[in-house]
Amino acid sequence: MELSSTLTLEMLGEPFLLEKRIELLYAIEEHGSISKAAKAVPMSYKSAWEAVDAMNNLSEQPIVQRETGGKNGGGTTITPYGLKLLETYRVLKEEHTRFLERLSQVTDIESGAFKTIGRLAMQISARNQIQGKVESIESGAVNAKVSLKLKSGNRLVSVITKEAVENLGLKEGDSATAIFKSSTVMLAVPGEMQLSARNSIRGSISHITVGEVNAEVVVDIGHHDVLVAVITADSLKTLNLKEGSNVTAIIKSSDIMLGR
Amino acid sequence: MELSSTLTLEMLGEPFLLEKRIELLYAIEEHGSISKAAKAVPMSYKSAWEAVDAMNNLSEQPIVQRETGGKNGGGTTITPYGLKLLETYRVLKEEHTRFLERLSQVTDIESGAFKTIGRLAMQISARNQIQGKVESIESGAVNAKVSLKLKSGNRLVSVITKEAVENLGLKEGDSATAIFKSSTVMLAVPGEMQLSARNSIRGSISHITVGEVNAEVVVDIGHHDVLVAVITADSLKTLNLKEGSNVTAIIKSSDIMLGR
DNA sequence: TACCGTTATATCTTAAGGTATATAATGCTA
DNA sequence: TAGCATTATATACCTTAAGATATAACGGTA
Repeated sequence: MELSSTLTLEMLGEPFLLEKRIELLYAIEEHGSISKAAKAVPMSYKSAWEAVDAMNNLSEQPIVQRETGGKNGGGTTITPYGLKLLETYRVLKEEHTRFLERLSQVTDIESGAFKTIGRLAMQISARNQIQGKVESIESGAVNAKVSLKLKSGNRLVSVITKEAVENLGLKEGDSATAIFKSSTVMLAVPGEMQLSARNSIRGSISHITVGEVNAEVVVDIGHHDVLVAVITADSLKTLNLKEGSNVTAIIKSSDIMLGR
Repeated sequence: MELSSTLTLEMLGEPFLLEKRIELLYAIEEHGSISKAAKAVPMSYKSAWEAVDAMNNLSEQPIVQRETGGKNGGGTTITPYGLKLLETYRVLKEEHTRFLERLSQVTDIESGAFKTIGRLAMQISARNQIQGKVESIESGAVNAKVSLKLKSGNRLVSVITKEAVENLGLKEGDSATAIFKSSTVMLAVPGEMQLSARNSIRGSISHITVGEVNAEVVVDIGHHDVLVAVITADSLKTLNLKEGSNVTAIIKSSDIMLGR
């Protein structure tokens, strides 16, 4: 038994962007004409034309621009607004697909019971959510040490219970997300003493927001990976941190949760 | 612009359980006959019958039992297996609906950009995920103190950054989930000294799993809410904890993340 | 055996969608 | 400027699938 689902954007209760229409729009973008696009999808010219017409009528701004006659007899192009909508749909669809995959993995479809605790669709308050690939898993008696390789090349080691690893079904090579609160990130300037904490990642400060007591420091660790640390305003002074400074971010491995 | 989506279970590539059919099945359960159910939904008798037939043919075990002729002219009842499937669908549907709500909340539909960091569909390694209602939010300069009232009546206070509160769009009265690692839960026996930690919840131990170094203790705090703590096997002995013992679970408010 | 309420099946109706083809628009070319 | 080429636009007709309605089959009851 398998799960399947469609995703459609509605406008005033009318279906507006659905799977088939998206396909059509992409084909129009590629071929520059409704008739060619209809052939490519494939669908009848009539339905293609009606779909395009319906979309243009429902939308505030036109999605496609149609020209009849002219150089090559005319043609149809997608407006920038239309392209933006396509991108929106793509993003939503991707997230939706991910959700369905996860949902069917997590559900025992015969009984309807969730194999996992907790909800699936959740936003989490933690500012630091960094994706990586599972490099190794060392299982102890109760805990497991999971090493995550980030796309920036850095490694993050997380210690979670063995049971959690099983619950998530984590294997080497899987992609997973390291999750930790910004208040668990400590900052040090290079050249200081060694710490017992396993995770120390070098980067440069890209932004600092100073409050009365605490300061929020954004550390760029390369390849668009970013860490956020909240430290006391005092420490900020003591360490003499400024935007552009090189720092080492330190996170205790037991402070890192994993998600997938 | 609105998001909408259907959820259908497929069997061998064929649509098997879809929205309409689920409705029909519930109506059959209520009325005990296909014809009455068809009227109630409403749909034509033919499509109702065909739907039932298709489902029975696709399924390994029959979903409905049909009797023609007899006492009241016959009738149709749903088998226990069918009822289980209905329950499965209900659970999946609920999760799916939640996801869509969250997705449309979180997406700026004009630009397709996510207003939030991180994925939406994620399982998290943390064993402790407890739902509650936001009772109060006290915003400081950088951090915010969010008080969550659990259905067991207990309160959990979480300290997260003000920005995270805004990101989640948390307001008083919202339901939210407290998330924390089992290793951040400390246990104490009643009558000990006061601690600075804001969160202390009384409960009784419902299960203990002892490892070589660590032990996992499951604490029932009432109303089906459960906490999991991982403590050292030594502490277990020192505190003389057994199944059934009354304990106080202590969690630092800064160790609690929030999700919604 | 006549009757009843139901499942099961057959026949008819309707609406949606597809195919095909005609028409309109426009720049290009001779 | 008169076709010409090419595409959008519109319409007529056909096909098919879904839906509605009518009818048969069934098995118990009175």
